[in-house]
Amino acid sequence: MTPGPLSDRTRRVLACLVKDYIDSGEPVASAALCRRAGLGVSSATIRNVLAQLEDMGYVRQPHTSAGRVPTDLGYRYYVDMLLDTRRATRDASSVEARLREQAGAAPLFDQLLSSASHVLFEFSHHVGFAIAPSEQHAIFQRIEFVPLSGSRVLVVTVARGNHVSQKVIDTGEEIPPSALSQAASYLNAEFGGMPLADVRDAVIARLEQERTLYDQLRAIALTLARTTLEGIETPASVFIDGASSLADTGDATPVSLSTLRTLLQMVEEKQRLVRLLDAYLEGPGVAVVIGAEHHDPQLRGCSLVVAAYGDGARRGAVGIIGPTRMHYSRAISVVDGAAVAVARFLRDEN
Amino acid sequence: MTPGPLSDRTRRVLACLVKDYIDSGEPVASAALCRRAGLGVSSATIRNVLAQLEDMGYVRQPHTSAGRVPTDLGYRYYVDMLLDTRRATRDASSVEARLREQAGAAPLFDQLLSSASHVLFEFSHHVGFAIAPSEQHAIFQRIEFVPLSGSRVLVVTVARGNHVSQKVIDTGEEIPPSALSQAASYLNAEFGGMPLADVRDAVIARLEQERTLYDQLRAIALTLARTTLEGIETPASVFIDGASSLADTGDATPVSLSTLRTLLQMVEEKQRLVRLLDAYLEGPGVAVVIGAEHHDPQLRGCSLVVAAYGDGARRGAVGIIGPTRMHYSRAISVVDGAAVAVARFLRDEN
DNA sequence: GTTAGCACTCGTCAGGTGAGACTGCTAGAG
DNA sequence: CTCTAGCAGTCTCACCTGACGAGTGCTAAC
Repeated sequence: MTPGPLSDRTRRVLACLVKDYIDSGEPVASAALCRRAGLGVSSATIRNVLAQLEDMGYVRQPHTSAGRVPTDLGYRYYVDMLLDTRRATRDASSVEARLREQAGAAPLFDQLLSSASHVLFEFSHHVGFAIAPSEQHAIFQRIEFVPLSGSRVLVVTVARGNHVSQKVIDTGEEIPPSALSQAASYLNAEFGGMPLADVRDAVIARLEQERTLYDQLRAIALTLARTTLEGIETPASVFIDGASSLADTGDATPVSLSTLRTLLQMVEEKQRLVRLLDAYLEGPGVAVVIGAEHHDPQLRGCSLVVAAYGDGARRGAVGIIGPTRMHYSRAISVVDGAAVAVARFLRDEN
Repeated sequence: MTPGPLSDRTRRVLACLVKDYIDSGEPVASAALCRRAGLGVSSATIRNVLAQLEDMGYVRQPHTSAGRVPTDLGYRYYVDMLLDTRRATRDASSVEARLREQAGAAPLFDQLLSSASHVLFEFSHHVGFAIAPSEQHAIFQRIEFVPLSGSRVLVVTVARGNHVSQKVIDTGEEIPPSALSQAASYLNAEFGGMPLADVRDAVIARLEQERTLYDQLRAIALTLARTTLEGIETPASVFIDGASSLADTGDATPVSLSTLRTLLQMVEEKQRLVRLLDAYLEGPGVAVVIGAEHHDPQLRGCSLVVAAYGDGARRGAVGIIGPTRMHYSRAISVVDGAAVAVARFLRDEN
């Protein structure tokens, strides 16, 4: 019951048990630990230690005469230990190399994130994802209007870091191409270099200020810009790869069918993932959410390893989702590596 | 053994059996058919009929003292029957209404297809998909160049039917924005209204013809156009929705885990789906591929209902994928409805 | 505090049994 | 010649059983 500090031996037994279980997927017996753990004590002593650990809630027995299996709390202890030791030894290099290879020399930001999710999947064999920062704080570089049929216009916005986004708006009346391109030039000259949210506010302010706009061109440009920037808070694009790993039939079903369903739904309705992460992403570095620690009861039974990249208001996230029984050590270093690589890319591009 | 024409009674028994099995998912007994089929004969007679049907390969018994289950051949017979009767009674209206509601009044082509896959999923509760026609035959309407950082340029191409596609190219040297927009104007004026493949050929021809281009602007424009149109054969965008339905735990596992994996992989590596369909899509109307009729052995155990839309060279497809035990009648009318709706949209937009 | 040894518990597996579900067959009726 | 009633046969499923083995908890001795 007492969650007090564990003795060194107890810690080592727990760590070894978790590691063994992650590798084998089968309850770990005291005899096996005795052999593997390398501290010179007999299985009987280990059994006493295990009984303690069970009292404290770190391990449990599937049934009376089975070995021990880590609980979520046990995983948590193990992971915290890892996070402490790992902090120094980042081996991001191979992840970063693969990411550069995958994404090409100078990709669009979306391509980079898509590649990141793919690389995370490749390295971890679990579902990998990458989430873009909210567009609000992106630095406006350029806008372009492409006329479509009727009164519709395709708006292409480019922000720093090759962050391209597009949107279709309906202008109500047909605007000649020449007017569109002049409007674009005006906006590019006027607002280039500002954060998108500020551009939006500035546009609205000007429209308010000068009720009657004598300059027809400026009126068109500002109105177009306002419509374009209206929905700027909402999206945050999400990239996911490796959903097929959920059906991996390695040994037994790694996650329950209902959990699988929830995850697949998340793959489709990507914004759910964003909402999920908002709750967990605070500090820097890698965060791990294990099994029952999830708020959503459907997600107990799977773990989330996630790291934020970028700074201040312009933060995104990369990570992986897999069964609670995953190779945390590898997962953590891979996710960490990916976050560092994406952050570096952002810095270099600016 | 003889696949000869079935007697009216035999047909009705088979149809009733398939329908019952699709509804219940359990082997159908002679007594149940006797009750449901409504032809005034006893279960013993039904049993004789069933023995015949089994000889001919339309049904089988999971084990000696179980009811009958349709084979793929049985489903095939049932579906062919449906296709015959259904041809007249298209009730596309509700599908089309939902599609218009979902996609909005005048969507981009991609949005339309994305909505179509979603609506197919909604109506059938199976995986819905929509595939765009190859870009080659799209009618070129407009091109626009947006400068990115360094020597990279974002190219936005608009084809008829609000078919927008984009691509990043590296020009090697930085080109000033004004030159880019002039190049775009030149290309728009010169090639508007031609099929993209023809535009590509024309561009290449001109570059060949006039080795030394005195007009700097034309040189830039043509070179940009060539690079842009290089990879025009490859893509064919694919939209898929409802993968989570694969994990539906309605009754037992509807598809095997390995089939599920194959399908999930197909969801990720979408081009596989395109290759799959190329083999089946020939005539007009709805095509159904059932279980073992698939070439890919991994896909036995699931069925594909698909219909082409559009005409001639400019054909795409919509459809659904689900377990062999699916509501074919509904599936067929829904897929048919979606194909008709998408085709109508294409026609209206042109 | 540690260890050896032993009794005990519990899940798993193979084998066996009874009930229930349907069929195939056969003999007889229409 | 077609249909039907009835019955024996066969198979699955659920349940129980006992032997086995894995692994523990406990205790007494070091």
